[in-house]
Amino acid sequence: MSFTELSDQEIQRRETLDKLRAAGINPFPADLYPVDAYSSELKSNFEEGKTVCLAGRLMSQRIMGKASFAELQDSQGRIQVYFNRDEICPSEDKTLYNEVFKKLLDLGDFIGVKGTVFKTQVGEVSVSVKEFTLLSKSLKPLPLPKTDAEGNVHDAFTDPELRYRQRYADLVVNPHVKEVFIKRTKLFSAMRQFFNDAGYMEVETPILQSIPGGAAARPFITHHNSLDIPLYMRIANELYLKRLIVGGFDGVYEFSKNFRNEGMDRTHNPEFTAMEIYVSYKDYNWMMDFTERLLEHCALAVNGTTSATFGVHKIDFKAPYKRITMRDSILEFTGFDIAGKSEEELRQAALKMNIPVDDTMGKGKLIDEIFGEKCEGNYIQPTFITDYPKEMSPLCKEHRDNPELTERFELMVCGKEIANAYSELNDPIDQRERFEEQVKLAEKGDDEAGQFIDYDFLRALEYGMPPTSGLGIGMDRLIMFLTNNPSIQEVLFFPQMKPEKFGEKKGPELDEQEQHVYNLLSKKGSMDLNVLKEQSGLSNKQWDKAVKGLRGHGVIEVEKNDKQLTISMVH
RNA sequence: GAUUCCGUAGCUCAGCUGGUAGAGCAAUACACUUUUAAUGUAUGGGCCCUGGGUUCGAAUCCCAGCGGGAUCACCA
Repeated sequence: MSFTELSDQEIQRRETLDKLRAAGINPFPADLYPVDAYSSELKSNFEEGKTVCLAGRLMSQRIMGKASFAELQDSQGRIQVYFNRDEICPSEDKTLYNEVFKKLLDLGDFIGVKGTVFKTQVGEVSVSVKEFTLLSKSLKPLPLPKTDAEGNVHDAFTDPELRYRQRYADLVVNPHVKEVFIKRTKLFSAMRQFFNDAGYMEVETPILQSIPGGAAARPFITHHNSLDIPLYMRIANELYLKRLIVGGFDGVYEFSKNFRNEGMDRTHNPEFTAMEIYVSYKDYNWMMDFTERLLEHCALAVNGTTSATFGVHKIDFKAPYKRITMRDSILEFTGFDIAGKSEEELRQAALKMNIPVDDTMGKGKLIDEIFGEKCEGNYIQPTFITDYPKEMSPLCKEHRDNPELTERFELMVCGKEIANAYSELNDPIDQRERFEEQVKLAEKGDDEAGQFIDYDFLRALEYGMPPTSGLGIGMDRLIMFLTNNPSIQEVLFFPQMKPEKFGEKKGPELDEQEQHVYNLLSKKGSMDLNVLKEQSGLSNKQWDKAVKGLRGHGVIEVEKNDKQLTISMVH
C-alpha cells in the first residue's frame, strides 16, 4: 500500500481532521492530560459517584440518539463510558455532542474524559462523562475485533504476517498479546532481583567484537570506518564475562542480545536474548541447585504458580529437578553404554540406531547425535543432563573423575534445551589446546567448531581465573515455556521479517500498454472492440489488462450493441 | 533448503465443473436518552498478490515469481 493511495476511510479521517480544526479543536494538542484513574482499577474498586479523569483510545461507540455508550481502552484494559447530550452540553449549543462526539470522533482516537463512576442498569461499571477532550486523532482504522456475549471473538486480527509487521496494531487489539510481553518483562525483573539479592552485579560487555567468540555460529559482519577493520556482532558474551571474573568480581551477569547469521524458524530469530551469569568459587553442582531455585522463583513471579502448560504438556518448575548423566540417559533409552567406547564403535552404534553419521564426526559429536536423536525428546519435566563429552565443550572444565567428559549440564524442558552451564575451564594451557583443537575441527569441515582463537582471552586466563561456574539461559525459549507459545515470534515484539515493500503501487497515470491502446483509439474516438484489439497487437491478457485499466481510469467506455462491442473515448 | 497450504473491501472470510465480485463487521447518512457483537433503514467502498500462458472470456485452469503460515532439515 502506497502512502499516496488512501482507502476511503483514511480519506474520511483526514477530512474530519480539517473539520476539527475548522471547529477550533486541535486534533493533536500538546497539553498534558491530568489522568488520575485507570480502567481495571475503577472496576475492581468500585466507588459510586467518584470523580475521575482518565484517558485512552476510543474502541467502540454505541450511539442511541441523545445518549451513547463508548468504550475507552487504556494501558490496563477497557471501561465503558456514558455520554449524555445534556450532561456534556448543558447550554443550548449541542454541537459538542452532536457534531464532535458523534461525527468527528473515530474509533482509535485518544480521548480524555472527566466524569463520575456509576453502574448501569445491567450492572456494568461505567463513567458518566461530564467533559471530554480529543487528545490525539487516529488517521488509520484499527483492525478491530468484536467480542460477543459468550466471549467469542469475531473478526480477530490473526494474520501472523500483519500482526508481526504491525505489532503496534496487534498490541492495541489483542489483549492476550500484550499479556505475553508483560510476562516477559516480569521474567526479566524476577531474574534480576534473584541475582541482585544474591549480591551479583549486572554488567554490560561489547556487542561489537573483533573476534566473535564464546560460541560457534556464523556472525554478522560489519565494518568500522575510522579503524578500518571488520567488526562482528556478538554471538555470545561469555569470554567477556569471564574476563570480569579474572578482574575480581565475584558474580557478574548480563542479559545479552546475541546475533547469529543462521536460519530462521519458529524457534530461531537472528537476534535473541541470552542471560549469562558467572559466579566464582562455585562448580556446576552448585550451579544446578542455583538454577532450579532461580527457575522456581521466576515461574512464580511470572505466573503465580510453578506449574505451566506447554502445548499438550503440563510442566512444573518446582525445585529440585531430576539429574541424569548423558551416559545413563543414553543407556536408559538405547541400552548402549558409551563409556570407554572408541570413535568407530560409537559410529557403528549410531548406524545401528539409524542415525545418519559421517566421517567428520568425532566421538563427542557422535554421542551428541545419539543423545539428540534418542534421548532429548523424552525429557518433558525440567531435567538436568550432565557430563557432556569433552569435544563438544571447548570452554568447559574437564570432569574431575573422567578426562573424557566435562563438568557441564544442560537443562531440558519439553525436549528442548533452555539452559547450559559449566564448571568453567580456567587452565590457560588446556584452554589454548582446546581452541587449537576447535580450529582443526573447523578446518576438517565441522561447521559447528569455532574458527577464531581469542589470544587476549587466553592472556586473561594466564593471569589466573578463580574456579568459576557459569550459566546461560535462553530467555526467549524460557518465556515461550512460561506463556505457552510454540513460536519465538510470539515472544519478540519485533521478530525479524523480510522488509516490506512500500510505494510500489501504480499511480493514476496510464502505463505503457494502456497508453498504446489509448493512442490508437484517440485517432478515431470510437472503434469496434475487436478491430482495436487486433491493431493493438497485444496478447489477450495484456489487452484485457489494458482495457480494464483504461476503464478504471474512466477514459474509455465499452458499449454492447446487438452483436458487437464498441469501444469509445469518454469526453 | 525440501514438502505443503494460503494471498479477494479497512478487518474476518464466501465465491461451485471458467461467464465482468459477495456477506458480516468497520465507514457514510438518517432515526433512537442505560446500551453492550446495541438496533432499524439507506448508501459508498475491489490492480481478486505480481508477471506470463490457455481461452471468445480467468478471482477461478496452467507456469514462474513475490510474501506469509505449517511440517521437516539445518542452526550445540
